[in-house]
Amino acid sequence: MPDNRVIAEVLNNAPAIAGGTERVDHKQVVPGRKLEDRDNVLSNAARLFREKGFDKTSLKEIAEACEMLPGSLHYRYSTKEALLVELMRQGVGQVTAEVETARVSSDNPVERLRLCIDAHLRALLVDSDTVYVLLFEWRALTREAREEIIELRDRYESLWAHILAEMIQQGVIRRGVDDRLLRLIGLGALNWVATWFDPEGAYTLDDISEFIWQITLDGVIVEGCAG
Amino acid sequence: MPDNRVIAEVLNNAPAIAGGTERVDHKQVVPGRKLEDRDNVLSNAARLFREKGFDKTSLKEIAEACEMLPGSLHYRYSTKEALLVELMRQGVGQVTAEVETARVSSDNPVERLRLCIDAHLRALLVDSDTVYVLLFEWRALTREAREEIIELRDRYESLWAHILAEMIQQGVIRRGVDDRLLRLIGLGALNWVATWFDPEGAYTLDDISEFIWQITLDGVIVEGCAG
DNA sequence: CACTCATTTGGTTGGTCGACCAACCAAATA
DNA sequence: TATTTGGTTGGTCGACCAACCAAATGAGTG
Repeated sequence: MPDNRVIAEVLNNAPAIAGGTERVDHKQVVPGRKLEDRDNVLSNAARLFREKGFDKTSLKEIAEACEMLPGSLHYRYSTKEALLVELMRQGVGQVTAEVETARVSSDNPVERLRLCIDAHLRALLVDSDTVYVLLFEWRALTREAREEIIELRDRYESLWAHILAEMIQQGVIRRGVDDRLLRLIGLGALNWVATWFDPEGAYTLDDISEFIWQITLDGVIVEGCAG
Repeated sequence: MPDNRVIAEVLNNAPAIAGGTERVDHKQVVPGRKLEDRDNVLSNAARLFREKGFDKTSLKEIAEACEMLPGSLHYRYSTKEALLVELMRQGVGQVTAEVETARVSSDNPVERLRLCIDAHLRALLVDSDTVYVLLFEWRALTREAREEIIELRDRYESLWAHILAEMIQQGVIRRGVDDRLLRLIGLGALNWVATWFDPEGAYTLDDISEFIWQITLDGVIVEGCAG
């Protein structure tokens, strides 16, 4: 993340604030800071939306967090919803990128599934707040915007559908397992983790990932105990 | 179904007077009709909260749905939040009652787990909208009210902790399975179903219940394929 | 019939928020 | 030096809503 900021800085030819040759202090220094701010606005908004919810977060608060005035925010995102939509686009992009990367990083179908589960969890729990907002604030969208985001989400889920279909074809998934239900239930189990996960808590991301993987392999009931 | 409602009512009885100026307790004055009206307000509110979200639903709309004026609503629930809290109390009561009933209806620990999974799903998917609102609108609560609801939710989850602990003790759950993680992940998988379930859709409640049960028994990966 | 108290009515009030804009400015460009 | 571009400022405006209340209603009781 800090790397990105440096890159953005370079791309903008932004003058480094070093040395004493520049006029010191006071706000409106660093004028050409486009890209950095764009990221900054979205991540600040994501954090606030996650903490307080979309409706309970005012544009004024977001602007304050970004150290700008409400009017400046309006210049960039004409409506509050446009800001949310952009946020969600970024969220889908992030999780898609993580899982896609995981998918192509192994030839073994079983290993691949494990990596993808891990990737989804990572995007959801450590990457940022955008994926969380994507999952839990879709109701704030109007019908139109919602359809766009659902389209993007469906594209992401079709990535999973692909992964699972391949495993079924190769016979590594138990016969008779409905792939669509598996996708829905599986992603559900993963997504819900975001509601209780605590980075400082008793379970690390790897603990959770490993636990889910054990269930995927063997379930939880001792053989021969089935009623 | 009506039986469960009575049980829920009983379970909720304890903290009813906590508010002091609380007007929700109408004693036995005209017992039949008052309760009916009260349910009516809560179920209408639950439906609207589920459809549009808490923040986007105005008291005027709720009043209209109940065929009364906003002032009348205010007489019953002094604040919008008080209405939501009452709703959530009822939601916890419902799901607790369903699962408790399922728990005591079988002696076989494995069969019992299956019944409880089914009960949780039923409360979540068919009983009403209150459980859905309970799960997805807790952020609308202020700190104080949230703590009360979390306390109730914890009591419900301890019911599950009991069920699972017993199974572990009896050795029907695979050794080494962390019971707390199992509860969190398991309930998560169940809860998320509420986000996509469609009563008119391809999968019935029984389909879903059965599917989850199969995974619980055996996982999804064919034996010997583990990477 | 009169009394009373729970409940409803219909409307006000104070406050917040999203959207919008005209003036402004600093750097880039020509 | 003159003009354009990209972005900020600070404030206004209309809409809406939760909370509140004084007066009216009406059902049960003595």
